[in-house]
Amino acid sequence: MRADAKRNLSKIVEAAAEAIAEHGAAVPMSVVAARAGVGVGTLYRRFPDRPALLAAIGEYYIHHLHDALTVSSREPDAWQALRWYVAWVAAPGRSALAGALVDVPVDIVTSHPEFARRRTQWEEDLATLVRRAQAEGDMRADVTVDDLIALLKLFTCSGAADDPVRHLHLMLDGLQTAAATPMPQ
Amino acid sequence: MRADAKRNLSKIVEAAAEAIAEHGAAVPMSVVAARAGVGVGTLYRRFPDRPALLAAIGEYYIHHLHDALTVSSREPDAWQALRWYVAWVAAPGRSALAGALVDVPVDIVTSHPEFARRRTQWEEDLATLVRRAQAEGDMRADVTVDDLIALLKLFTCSGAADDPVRHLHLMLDGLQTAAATPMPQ
DNA sequence: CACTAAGCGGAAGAAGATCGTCCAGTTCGG
DNA sequence: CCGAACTGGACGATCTTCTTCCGCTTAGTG
Repeated sequence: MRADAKRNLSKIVEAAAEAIAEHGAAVPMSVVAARAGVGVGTLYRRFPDRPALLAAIGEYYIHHLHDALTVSSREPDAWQALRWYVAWVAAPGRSALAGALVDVPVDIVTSHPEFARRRTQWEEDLATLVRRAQAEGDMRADVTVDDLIALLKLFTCSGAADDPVRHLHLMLDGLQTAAATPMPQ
Repeated sequence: MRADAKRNLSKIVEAAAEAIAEHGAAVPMSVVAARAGVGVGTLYRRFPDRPALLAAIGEYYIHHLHDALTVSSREPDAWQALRWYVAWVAAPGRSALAGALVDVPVDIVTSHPEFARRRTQWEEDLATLVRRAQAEGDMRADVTVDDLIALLKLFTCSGAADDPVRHLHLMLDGLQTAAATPMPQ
């Protein structure tokens, strides 16, 4: 592979992640190409179609998500760790990327076992952190890791909130032990 | 206006509200027509274009939103009233409609003063209810009506949550006085 | 009942967006 | 310096939705 081709490839991966984070997984290929500073032809030579691009970005960036979780899990206070991690994931410019990784189509997942393995590991580690926070008495016991992921996904739809960080923390407050209120009905 | 035409008009209004609630304000006109059981020609005869349809639905349905608020405001406990009302607004099949009403384009609003008046009144009444809940000590004082609306809007993006009612209540718990946690940084 | 005008449905063409291909021209690297 | 590798972006295909139009249907009147 020629040096310039290699350079363009990494520019494309970078740009695709940014573009997906900004516009969601359905971002036009031409936007990705423009952002990378290459023509669409170059983009299509590396990734024959959109699924191939999504799969590549997914494999590449699920690491980031998982690594950050591993780092924040070292914090002794599990609730603080969770709070920090959730804020990190839902930060502007990252939430849509994370959402896209969670929602990668099934056919792509099945054809990329390494991606599937990493993502499962990520979900399990997040569940472990949730259980720790609950065991330490800071997080209400009636909330599951699925609730957490569902609430996080709310923040991935663009244009929803002016101040996502503020609203994210308001939401997190609802998951604390002190906040527990019986569900009506 | 002929009797059958009148019948079709109300079927269209009904269907449009449902379709917008389900698919958002950008729902194809053909979907609205199909749902109403009429041809697209009939739809376009009543409403020359999409803005006309949105404006009509907006004028018609902002009443519902406001009336329900008026009713629930009679509840002596403001926090309970708010909780009830928010759950009502965000119920499946209604949240997207409410979101669409909040997000009606500016040009439509300016050309429909009656709609604008009603919507402003709705926002003011909601703010009053929030202030009451805060005065009664049930709702944290650092939350504004804009926060509430922003959080509600999160639920309007389709497919976000499997169990919106559950997640809505988790979120509401974060707005209680007991839940207040200092924002980081 | 018969007639007419209002109303109807949906085919069809316009408009816009994105996809994915292709090739003439450029650049790398031996 | 040469050829193979690579590039950009114009272009035709395809898909989606909008909107118009017109031949047929039907309500409602006399």
